[in-house]
Amino acid sequence: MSEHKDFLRTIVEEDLKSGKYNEVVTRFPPEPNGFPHIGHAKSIAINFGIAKDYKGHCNLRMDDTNPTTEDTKYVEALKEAIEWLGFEWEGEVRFTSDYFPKIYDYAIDLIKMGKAYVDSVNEEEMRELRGTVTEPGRRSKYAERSIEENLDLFERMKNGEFEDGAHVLRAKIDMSAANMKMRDPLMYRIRHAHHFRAGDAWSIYPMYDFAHCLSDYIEGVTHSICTLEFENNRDIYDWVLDTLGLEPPRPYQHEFARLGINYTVMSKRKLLELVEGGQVSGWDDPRMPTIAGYKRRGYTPESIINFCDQIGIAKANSMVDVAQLEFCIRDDLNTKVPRVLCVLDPIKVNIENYEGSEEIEAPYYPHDVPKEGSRKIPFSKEIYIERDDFMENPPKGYFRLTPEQSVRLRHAYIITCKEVIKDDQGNIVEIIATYHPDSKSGEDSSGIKVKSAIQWVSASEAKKVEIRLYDRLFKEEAPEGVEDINPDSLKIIQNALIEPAVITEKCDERYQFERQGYFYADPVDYTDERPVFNKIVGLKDSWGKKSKEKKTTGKTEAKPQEKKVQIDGEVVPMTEAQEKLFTKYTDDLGLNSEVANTLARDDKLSYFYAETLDVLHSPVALANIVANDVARELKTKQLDELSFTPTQIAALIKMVDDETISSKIAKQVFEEMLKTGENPTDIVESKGLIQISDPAVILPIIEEVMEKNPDNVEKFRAGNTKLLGFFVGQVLKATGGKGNPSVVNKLVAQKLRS
RNA sequence: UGGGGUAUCGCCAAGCGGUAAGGCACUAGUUUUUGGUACUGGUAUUCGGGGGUUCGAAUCCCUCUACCCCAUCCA
Repeated sequence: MSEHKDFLRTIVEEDLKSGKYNEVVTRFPPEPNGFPHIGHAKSIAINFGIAKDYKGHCNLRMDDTNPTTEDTKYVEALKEAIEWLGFEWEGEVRFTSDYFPKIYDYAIDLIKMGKAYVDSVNEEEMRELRGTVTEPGRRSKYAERSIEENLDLFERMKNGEFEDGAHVLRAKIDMSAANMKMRDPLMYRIRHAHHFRAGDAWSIYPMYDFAHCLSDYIEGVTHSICTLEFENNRDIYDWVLDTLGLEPPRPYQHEFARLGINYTVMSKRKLLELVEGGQVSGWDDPRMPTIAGYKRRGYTPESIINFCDQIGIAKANSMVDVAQLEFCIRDDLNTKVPRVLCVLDPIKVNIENYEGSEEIEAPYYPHDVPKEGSRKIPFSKEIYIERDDFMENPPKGYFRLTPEQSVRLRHAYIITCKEVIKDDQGNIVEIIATYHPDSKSGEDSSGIKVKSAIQWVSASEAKKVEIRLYDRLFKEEAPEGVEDINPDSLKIIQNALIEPAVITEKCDERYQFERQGYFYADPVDYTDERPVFNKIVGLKDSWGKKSKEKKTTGKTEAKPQEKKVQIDGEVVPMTEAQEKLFTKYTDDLGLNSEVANTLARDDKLSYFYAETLDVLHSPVALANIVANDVARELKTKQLDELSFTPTQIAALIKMVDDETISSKIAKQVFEEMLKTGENPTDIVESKGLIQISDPAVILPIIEEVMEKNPDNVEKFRAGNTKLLGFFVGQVLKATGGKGNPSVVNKLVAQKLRS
C-alpha cells in the first residue's frame, strides 16, 4: 500500500476505526454476460485489494438476474481471470440466483408494508407516466391495489400464470422524485426464460436495484463498491435496505470512476461486436483489452495489477494513456525474461574471411539483471542480420553497419562491410563482409570502436519461426467502433529466424528479442514444427522516434496554443427587494459588493445578518463571517437547525474587533461552536485562546523556527519569497495558533531579512 | 432543461488554510557490447474562469463555464 490512500481506503479505514464494522467485506459482482476486460481488472484490484489490505475478505458473486443474456461460459471466464490475476474469493462462488427465494420473501415484506405494488400498465404507458427530467411522473391506477390483491397477483406472477410483461412489481416511492431512479422503480419482472443455473424454477426475476443491495446485505458486505454510473441508484439501494428495517450492520455503496484507456474500447457491447463481427479472432485475441486477450498476448498478471495500482482510484472520469500499461509490462519483464537473438527481416551476410564454425557461450541476461543462465549460439561464415541494421547511405546519427562503419555482432565479432550485392531492381540481396578475429566478445583486443551491437543468426542453424506483430487495435484515440480499427493491428511474419536454443532449450515462454521487444510463445498455436511468438510490447525506441521525427519534420509544427475562452454566463437578476437590500448593504453599511450580493440574494443569510446587527454594530466584520462561514452551514441546514445563534456570532466578532482573538482563532472558535454549541467567550476562556501580540514572546519562537529550518532560511534569502508563508505558518503553529498573524508576519519578515 | 457527479502538468493523480507529492509521457546528461535497463537533472509562480474572506487560499464563501451520469420490464 502506498502512503497516500485513495478515497475508498480512507472510508474503509474510518469505518473500521469508528467501529461501524469489525471486518471489511467487499465483493466483485460481475454479470456473467461477457468476458472481463481490464476495466474489470481495476474493479477486481480494488475490491480484492481492499479486502486484503484490511484483512477482510472479498466475495465473488455472479449477478445473474437476467436469464436472457447470461451464460455459464462467462462464469468460467470470470473465475479464470480472477485466479489468473492472483486473487482468491471467500468460499464458493456466489450467485444472486441462489438468493432468489430470500429476495422473493423481502419483496413480500415490502408489499405487506404497502411499500410495493403490482403494476399492470404496458411498457409504453409506463414510460409516459414516468414523466421527464423536468416534469414529475404520475402513478398508474394500479398503484391503489390492496395489499391482499398485490400479494395474490405477485404470487401468481411467480407461479407463471401471466405472460411476459403482463405485470411488474414496483416499489412505492415517489413518482415526482427529482432522481428519476426513485420514481417507483421496478423490482420484479416476468420472464418465462430458462436460467442457466436456476433452470425453470422461476417465472419472475428481480431487477438489479432490488437484488443487488439485498445480495450485499445477505452476504454481510460492508462496502459495496461500484462505478460512477450507479450514483443515482444509491438512493434505491438505501431505500430498500432502510425501509425493510434490516438488522444492522448494513452495507453502503461507494462509487469510483471506471477505467478508460485511449486507443481502446471498453464497453462489453462493443467488444462483443468485434468478436461477432470477426474483426478479432475471439475474446482472447491478443489485441483485445480483455483479461483473456492480455493473457494470450503475453502480459503478466503482475504487470496488470501494477498498472491498476499506478492509475489510482478517484471520481473524475479519465482516460489513461496506453503508454502507462506498456510501461508496466516492460518494467515487469525487464527483470524477468531471458534475452535472445531473433531476426525479423533477414538479409544475408557472407563473412568471406571466416572458415569453419564455432559455438559462442552467451548469457541469457544482461549485466544489470541478476539472473544466471546461458546458452550456446552457433557462428559461421553465413549469417543473417536485420535489414534495418544496414544502410548504404545512412543519415547522421546512424550507429549500425554501413560501408564505412563497422558493427559488433552481439556476443560475437566485429564485422566490416566490404561489398553490397544487389538484384536487378537495386535491392540489396547480400552483404559481403570481413570479421576481425581478435574482436571476439569478451576477449576483444582489436581496439576497434563500434557504435552498436546488432542481433544476428547463423544461416544454417537458425530456426524459422512465425512472429505475430501486434499493434493497437484502433487508430483513433477515442474509437467509436469498427470504422476506427487500425488496419495494421496485426502483421504476421512467416519466416523470421531465431537462434536455435530458443526452440530446443525452451528456457522460458517469454523472451526479449534483443533490441526489438518482448515476445510470448503463443499458448494455442505454438508447435515444435511451427513455433509462433506473439509480440507483447516493443522496447522503447529512441532511435526510431528520432529518425521518424526527421522524416516528418515540417508536419508537426508547434501548434498555436489556443487559449480557451471562458464565456461568462448570465447571472439571475435580483428581485426588487433583494436590490433594495443590496443598496442598503453597500451604501449604508459599507459592505463590498460581493458580500452584499451574497447576503442580499439569500433570505436566510440576510435574516441572520440582520439579527447579528441588532446585537453588535460591526457591519463589515459581521457580514464577512455570515457570508462566508455561516453560509456554509446554511447550505445544508435551516435557520432553526443551527447550533449557534446570531447573538453568539456577534459575541465572537466582538472579540475579533477587540483584538482579543485573531480571525484565525475566530475560525477555530466557530468550529467549536458548531460542534458543542457553546458560547464563544466560554470557549476562548476555557481554551486560553487569547491572542499573543507581544513581540517579546513571539521573537524567541521565530528564532527557534529559523534555527530548525536553516535550509529554508537560506532559500528565502536566496530569493524564494514564497517561504515567508511557510515561516509564518510554522511560528503560528508553535503558538498554538494564538500568535497575532499580522504581528508575526511583520516580525518574521524582519527577522528573515536581517 | 430537474437531479446527481467531476474539473490540479500532454495523460493519470496526491493535496483537506501555511514551500504545488508521485507515476507515465517528454527532455538533457552519465553508465552500457540491447539506440534497452539503471542513475542524475529539467519540466505547474499556479490548481476550469471571475470575484470575495484571510497576514496567507488549490483548499473556505459567492458566481459563472465545461464535461459525465439518470427518463431499459439491462446491469
